[in-house]
Amino acid sequence: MTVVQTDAEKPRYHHGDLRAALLHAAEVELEENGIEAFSLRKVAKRAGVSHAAPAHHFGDVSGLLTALAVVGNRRFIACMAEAEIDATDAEDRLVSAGVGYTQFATRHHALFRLIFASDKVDRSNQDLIDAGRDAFMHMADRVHALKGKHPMEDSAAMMDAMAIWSAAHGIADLFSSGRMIPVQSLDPEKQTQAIKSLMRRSIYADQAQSG
Amino acid sequence: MTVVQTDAEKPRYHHGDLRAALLHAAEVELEENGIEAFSLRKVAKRAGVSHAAPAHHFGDVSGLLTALAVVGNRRFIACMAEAEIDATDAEDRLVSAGVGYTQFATRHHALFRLIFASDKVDRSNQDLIDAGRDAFMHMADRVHALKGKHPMEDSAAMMDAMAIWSAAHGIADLFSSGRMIPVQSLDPEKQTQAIKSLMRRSIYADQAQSG
DNA sequence: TCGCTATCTTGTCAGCGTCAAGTTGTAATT
DNA sequence: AATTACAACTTGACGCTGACAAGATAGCGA
Repeated sequence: MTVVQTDAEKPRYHHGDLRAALLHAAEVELEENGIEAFSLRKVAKRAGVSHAAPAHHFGDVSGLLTALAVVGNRRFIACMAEAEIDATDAEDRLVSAGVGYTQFATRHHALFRLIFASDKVDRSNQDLIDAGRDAFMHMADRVHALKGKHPMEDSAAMMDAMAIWSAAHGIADLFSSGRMIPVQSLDPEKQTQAIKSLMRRSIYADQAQSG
Repeated sequence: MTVVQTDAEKPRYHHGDLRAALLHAAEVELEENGIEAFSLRKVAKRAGVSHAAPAHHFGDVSGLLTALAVVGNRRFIACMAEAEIDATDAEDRLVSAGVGYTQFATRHHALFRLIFASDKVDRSNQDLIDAGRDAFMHMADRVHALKGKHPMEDSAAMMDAMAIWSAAHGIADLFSSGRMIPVQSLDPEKQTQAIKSLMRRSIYADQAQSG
């Protein structure tokens, strides 16, 4: 007969699910301290294990951060999807994806930088490559729905996707690092409208272009 | 009567222009090792001084990197200006500025990340704020020349500037981190054409927009 | 010529990532 | 039920890091 007890009750030599606990602790540490003050030992301390425990599950700091970037990418996609739920048509869905892109960059800024601008993650990791492609595919599918052609099958649609992705990424990066002052000085409601307006430009830009 | 001798001939206790030498060494270190492997002690060793010498001129690592970000911003502006020299009209000048933006991000990737995505620089530093504004003003002036209204004096022109800046920044960031595969698989000549095409979209996007 | 002070060195500290070796728990085998 | 093998985790050590304190040096004004 076993006694019911939560995992956190008494520290055990074998944690049970240390890998997940370390990933969670790492994410909290990342959000609190930023990527450049990130430390394996602080993560271990937060998870209540010895300083060398993470090595067993992730090898080194790059392994942990790479794994975190993979789950971060999933959260990123979910953030775009959540922003789209009230969208009424294909255009609105793509515009809202850009808003979600920016929201993720702003609310999870360290994670955003980890995914897009950190040397500490292993870019050759297959899981990370797949996760990054999933994120791109999310936008590509929205472009497909709007333009009728899928970027992966039509080069013009791919250029559309590149333009829209670049715009969304630029907006997200500049906004989340506090550089888009003329927009960020507006009240929240108008900020979203401004971001949507910027996104719409990138979507229909091909119609205005001469060559 | 003083004897002519180069600075590098014999090591002296007082360097003469250690501040500049450290900045140069820091830039080389940054380009070689990336921002996250950057080390004050390696910079000092490269400049041929003791490990604590940089502290006197820059305080701490943040001080050195902030100063480096300031000179990097000047180089950034110069890179845009250089890309514009063959431009024939206002449109071409703005498009070429975007190309220069991307070239800087690609050729000086660590410096680009230092300027736009590093926690290690002091964002409240006035010199850095001024340098960042100079870089924005460079693009804003090009927008003024093309649209007839200056972003700082006209809110519609400011939205134009935001859209164009976001596009340029997004292109530069994605391209320089190797993420814009459909473009980067082209030969160099066509890469530039593709970037110009993406830039032109952002410039004339306002004409296509409904609301 | 004599200090004064900015400049640079040396020494030290705690924190860091990583490796090696030891300890503990678990599960499979007999 | 005892043994064995292995996975999970700890402990200790190493060199490297940024920062600080204290000492050495040199240029410069009085």
